[in-house]
Amino acid sequence: MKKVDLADCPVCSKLEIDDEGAFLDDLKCSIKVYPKNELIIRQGDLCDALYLLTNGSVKTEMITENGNVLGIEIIKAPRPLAPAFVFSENNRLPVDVTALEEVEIMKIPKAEIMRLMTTNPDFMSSFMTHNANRTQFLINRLQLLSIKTIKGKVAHFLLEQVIDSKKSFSINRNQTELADFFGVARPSLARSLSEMVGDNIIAINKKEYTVLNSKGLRELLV
Amino acid sequence: MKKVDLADCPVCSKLEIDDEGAFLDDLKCSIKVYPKNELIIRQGDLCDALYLLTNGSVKTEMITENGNVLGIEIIKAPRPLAPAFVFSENNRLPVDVTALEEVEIMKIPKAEIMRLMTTNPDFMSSFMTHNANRTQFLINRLQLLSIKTIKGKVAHFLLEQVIDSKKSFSINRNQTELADFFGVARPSLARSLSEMVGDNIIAINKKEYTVLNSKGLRELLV
DNA sequence: TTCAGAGTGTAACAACTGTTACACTTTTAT
DNA sequence: ATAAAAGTGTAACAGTTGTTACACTCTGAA
Repeated sequence: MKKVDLADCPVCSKLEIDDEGAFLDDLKCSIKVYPKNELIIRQGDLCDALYLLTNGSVKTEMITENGNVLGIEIIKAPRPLAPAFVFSENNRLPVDVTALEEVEIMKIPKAEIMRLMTTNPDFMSSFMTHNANRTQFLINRLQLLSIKTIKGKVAHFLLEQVIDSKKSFSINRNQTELADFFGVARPSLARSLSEMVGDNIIAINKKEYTVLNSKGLRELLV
Repeated sequence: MKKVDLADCPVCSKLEIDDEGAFLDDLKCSIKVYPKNELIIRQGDLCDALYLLTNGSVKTEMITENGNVLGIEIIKAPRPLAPAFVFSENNRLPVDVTALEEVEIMKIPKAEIMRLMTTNPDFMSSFMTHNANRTQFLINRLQLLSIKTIKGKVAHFLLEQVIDSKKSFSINRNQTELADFFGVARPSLARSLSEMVGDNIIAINKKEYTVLNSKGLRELLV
């Protein structure tokens, strides 16, 4: 497991940690390691601390009432997990968190977070910004789910990945996970994808996706 | 327009305002009144301040890329509007906000919010809690949208309204707005509703909904 | 009161998606 | 290297939803 620098963490970067060891001692936090595929957090668990993913990567997903799985996101260290819920009134986590590889998680008590927030305005500010970005992410997720056709969802998703006109990129989800992410059935997604390939709108090679006809893609949104 | 007490506001209640007039002067905020049906905030507008709904009620909705409307929520004063986005990196508001009646909105500059956050831990705490609750709301919205059948969505929604075994309640949305809320077409929703009424699972009288067979409702979730 | 507009019920049809099933390929673990 | 597991492509069919269209009811304003 490679060492991750806390300075890269969106909420911890402003902590100006001179001596990370001393800081961590001071913080009264605990660190725990989970093996690959372990269920780290269960939907409904109480959230009385901030979970900081310090090493590895995890996926979060919701189990809906009808038993279906809705993939939410894939998180890479260093980043906090569901930071907003430390402060919620019903502080139960709404998602399952599963280790995608061996991961290390730091648990910081709520009281410590409160202390950091009040004593360190920079920490507070970046914590707020991070939460705001998470909200934006959820809104975007909402928008994706509200698109009614599968091809529309795929188009929305792929167009989002096109950065600086780079038409090729790799998606770190297999087809089953992608179907969960879109909230659709796997064979239905496969059908839509293969039709889009047949229409020369996109090309797929394993997890490498290429946009061949972005005008055509955009038309699928309508 | 009836007077609303800021003490009822989820984020302002902890401000311990002795003299509201003096407090507001001090806060360097501005107040604006909008007539019924006015579009107060446009999707994509920059958000450089905290908008506080001090009187009246508004609805928020997203216009999706395919031109469809996705209803998000109905907000009654006093409550902040999209508080999270003041701190986001891309601080553009993702929703349209429309006045449902004559409303009064207080605009508090970001700098003032920062000042309140750092000087008033109680304010900060309730601000955080409120944001967390909003996140929970969005997650719930996500869950609703991920349900694949319309009857399932209706069941989820109605079962949520059953509080303390009260099987009757009124929904403050008409059928068109409800369809937008679920992200489905209006005639499709009407069909599903009328089938559920025909099966004696629910009864509808104008905006008054009654759950007749909650076991049957729950089965629609599966 | 009356009329215009908004909201609702419903139908027929097309389009899309889910389900189930199975063969095939790729990856992973031993 | 090999078997087991995971992932993918595809087909047929049923089921659900969207679209469009129109008649009807209700509401609020003049």
